[in-house]
Amino acid sequence: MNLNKAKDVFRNYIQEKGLRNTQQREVILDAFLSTDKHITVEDLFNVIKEKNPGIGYATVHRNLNLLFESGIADEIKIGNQKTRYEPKLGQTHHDHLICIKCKSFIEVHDDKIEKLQDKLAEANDFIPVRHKLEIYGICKKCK
Amino acid sequence: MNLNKAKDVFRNYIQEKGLRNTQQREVILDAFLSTDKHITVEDLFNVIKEKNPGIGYATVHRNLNLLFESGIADEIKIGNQKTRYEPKLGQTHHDHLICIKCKSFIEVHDDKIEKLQDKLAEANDFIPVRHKLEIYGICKKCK
DNA sequence: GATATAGTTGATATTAATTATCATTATTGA
DNA sequence: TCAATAATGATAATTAATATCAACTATATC
Repeated sequence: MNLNKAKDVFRNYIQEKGLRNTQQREVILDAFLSTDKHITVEDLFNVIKEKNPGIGYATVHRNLNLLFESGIADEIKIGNQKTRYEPKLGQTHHDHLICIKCKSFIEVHDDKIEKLQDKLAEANDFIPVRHKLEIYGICKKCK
Repeated sequence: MNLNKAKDVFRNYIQEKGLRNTQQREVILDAFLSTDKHITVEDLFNVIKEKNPGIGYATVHRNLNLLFESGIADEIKIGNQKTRYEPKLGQTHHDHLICIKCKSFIEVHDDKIEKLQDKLAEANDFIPVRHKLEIYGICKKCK
């Protein structure tokens, strides 16, 4: 999914749910899609605030939820850390290896695992929509 | 791991860390190991309170963390729900299929996935300790 | 057994992220 | 244009988890 595709997906989602396309929503959409990875509500709010001081924290928060619901954002919750969001653009889905010592995390992906997950869900009469795989352990640096 | 083994593991953990074996700790250990699955701090506190009204919420909370750290409890965090704990007794590790409609979840297990996860970690110079796999979707009943 | 050390407890306060509230404003469709 | 209603923004409320701290207690040492 590229940038414009992502915008379309979001706008369609808004329309289909009978919601409205506001200026704030567009600003937040743009800002979010051009951020670096793993941004928190607070991070995004601070970025937006510079050029759009009128937009409130609650609005950013609400719209990040919408971005997630629409499917163009991934939500990353690790432990008790604050929720992070990440645009789903070109890259494939990925999981995380999380270091229990330094709290850093790296992204990984394994097609075989993904396929087995789908099989596992099917075997239980379950329609998989999304998933979260976190492997906790000790990273290279902390060994 | 059976019940007595679990107790040993916990007591050893306590000792090795230079912690102390208190009456409250024993009560909480017993109560936890005899509960049903997926109990919250509040649940366990309420159970304990009946026979041991002197034990405080904070103590139950702290000790559930210890039970988790010692390895005899699994910690289950789903979305924004409160953390649940589960004794790791006879049963093998398992993951969860979580219904996004009715919020129920079922336990599943797949050895192949587990092994691939270990491989994936190794390939990244990462020592896996534990992991969490949650597959979100729609369950049988909610289809 | 007495004593010192330091971990534990229990009641409560604090923290911090998320969500709710609500008056005001803005968008959409008719 | 106008009515209906969603959205916003400031702030309050919620809530789980954690921190605080005086009193207590387990443990090791003498």
